[in-house]
Amino acid sequence: MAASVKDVAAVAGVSVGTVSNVMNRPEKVSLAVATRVQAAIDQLGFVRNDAARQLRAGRSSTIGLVVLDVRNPFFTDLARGAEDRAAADGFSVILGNSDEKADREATYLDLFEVQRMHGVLISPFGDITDRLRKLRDRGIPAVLVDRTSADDSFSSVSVDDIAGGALAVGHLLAKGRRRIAFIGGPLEIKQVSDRLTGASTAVATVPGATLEVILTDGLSVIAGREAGAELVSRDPARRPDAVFAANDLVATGVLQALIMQGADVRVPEHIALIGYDDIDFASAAVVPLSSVRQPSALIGQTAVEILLEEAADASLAPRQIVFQPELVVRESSV
Amino acid sequence: MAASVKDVAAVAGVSVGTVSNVMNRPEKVSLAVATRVQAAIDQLGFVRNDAARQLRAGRSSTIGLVVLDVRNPFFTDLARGAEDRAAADGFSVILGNSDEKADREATYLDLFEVQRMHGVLISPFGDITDRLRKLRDRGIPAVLVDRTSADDSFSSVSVDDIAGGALAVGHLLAKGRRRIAFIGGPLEIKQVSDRLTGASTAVATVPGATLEVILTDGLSVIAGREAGAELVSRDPARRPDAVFAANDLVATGVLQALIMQGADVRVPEHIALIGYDDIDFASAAVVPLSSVRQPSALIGQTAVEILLEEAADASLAPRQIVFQPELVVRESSV
DNA sequence: TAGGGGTATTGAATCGATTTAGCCTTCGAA
DNA sequence: TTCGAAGGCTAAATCGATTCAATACCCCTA
Repeated sequence: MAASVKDVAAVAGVSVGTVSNVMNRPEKVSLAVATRVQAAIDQLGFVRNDAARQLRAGRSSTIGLVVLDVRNPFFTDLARGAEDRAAADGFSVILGNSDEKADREATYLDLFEVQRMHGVLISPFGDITDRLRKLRDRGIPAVLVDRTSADDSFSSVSVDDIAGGALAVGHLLAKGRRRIAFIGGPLEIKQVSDRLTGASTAVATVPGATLEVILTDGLSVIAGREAGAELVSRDPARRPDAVFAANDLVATGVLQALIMQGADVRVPEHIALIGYDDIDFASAAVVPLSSVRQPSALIGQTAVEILLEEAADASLAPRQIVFQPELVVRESSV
Repeated sequence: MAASVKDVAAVAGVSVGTVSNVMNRPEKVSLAVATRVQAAIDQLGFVRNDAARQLRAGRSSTIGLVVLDVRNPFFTDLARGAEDRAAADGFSVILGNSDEKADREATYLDLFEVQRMHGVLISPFGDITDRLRKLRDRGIPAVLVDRTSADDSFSSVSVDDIAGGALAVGHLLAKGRRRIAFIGGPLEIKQVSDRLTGASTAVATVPGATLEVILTDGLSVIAGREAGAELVSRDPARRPDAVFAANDLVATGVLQALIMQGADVRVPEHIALIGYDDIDFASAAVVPLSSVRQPSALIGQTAVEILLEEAADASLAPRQIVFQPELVVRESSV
């Protein structure tokens, strides 16, 4: 049905090898022949069959990316960075959403294995180094994103959440705040505990500054609103003068509670507020929300770069890249 | 490097054809041989090379899905529905995000074409029926999702936005509201104009009910807040008693403006509010937001079903499936 | 004019799984 | 005992692009 190189070769009056050369090594072909072949390609509407190409090449020119949550702008920006970097070298990226489910993650890795992907980028859920090792044995390298490898056996590109926590709280302290509250949880999430660790170290550098930890059982708007409502219900003297929320969803909930009709708390006058992740909603909140932004696209680009190098030379030693987050100051903490 | 059927056959002491039969038509193989082959597969860690399989089969067993915005829960839910339905028949779905950009959309379609996808699901940006026709000529069927085909030359699965608008406003009217305001825009977006059309027809059925149209230049929180602020600034007698926002982002903005500190408007007592799409934030708003939900997963499932049928029989006539949206009543419109 | 050094092109082998035609056994029926 | 059928398996062809050794051709020089 569809035209193949053989058909193109017949129409152009050349051999199939030449058709292939026109497409892949044009410098080896005379101009006259190249134009003749190109004309045949256009005339027949020839489109390469990637399965055949891949079979011969031994592996795909596609990179698989598995993220924990496609709805999260952090990951979509990361994906965009990865796609752009990959496209520059003629590679495609296909996106899988594990949705923090082990079986979905496994399904994607299986798919990537039968497809003989050029490599895999993954923000892992749970411990999958054994699985990734199997992939690597088959010649498919893997790079972790947004998380470091437990034993450094794989390259990773992540962000320093401890520094991010310190950055956020350092900013609040610099604005003169002294009674800081950290709202978030559970601490089993490494990102959360790292951010708290950073917050603690920042507070420790300023004499007289205190850090109150208000744990939530998740990182949702509702959880934030409950914590915020508790603050509102307190004697004003016992309220913190600044809140560092573990992410922007929690911060949004806190903000809702603080400025709801009837609450006599003003942001940032009475309580300064800063979140984490810089999601779209952060700037669209009633009081635009300060936040900590991660260089998502850069993470994706860098991860692809490392992946391509490892795909080209399997003997390279794993590298751990850690980027620094960036402070985004808006009205909520001025 | 990696084991192939040939290696498996050698270890099991059978021919390659038998190995293939064990995997694909186990009923044609004796139990003794099947177990021996399976043992060899396990021992060698054999994993099928999909490129070879695909080359032979003539097409992939993967379905491509291109959506306008992966961050939008509507599309991720749709994707989930599509994946589940496809998996039931042994197909995989790979997800592309066009982000409402024609070049990204085209890139994905090119990729799907060289990969000889089994079929394509797409929420199109702009008019791409010619491009899809080319794909179909190559044996790759396409089904439109969330949008109907201009000339009915392709199957489509969508939601009745006119009915959705009527549903939302009908609900407000049933609650006794009479001065309805529609907030949203631009009307060039078909979904927006359809929802407005539905709203108008609903209002027309109730004597004395009026519909005020407040156009915005986009469907963002900010746009909603500006429109909401304008309502707050009005003489209370001139305010509507209910607002139908074109989507939940706009509704969220309106809500922010109405209940901000200092505003003397209560929701839903003074102004009832309903949005559209039922995004996560809708239920997490300060006042949980009523909304109109689309059967996203069902759309994805149905689209895959139609696609598989068309892939099996290219002569099938295109079908247009239209689902009805569903009302989700929360506090904002009680 | 023969030989040498390029360059352009060809044609066959190759990748790995599937499929089909056909071979060999076995078993039941005539 | 023989024939036929059915079941179980093998061997070879096939899909389409790439690659590489071999060939053809051209131009220049000795």
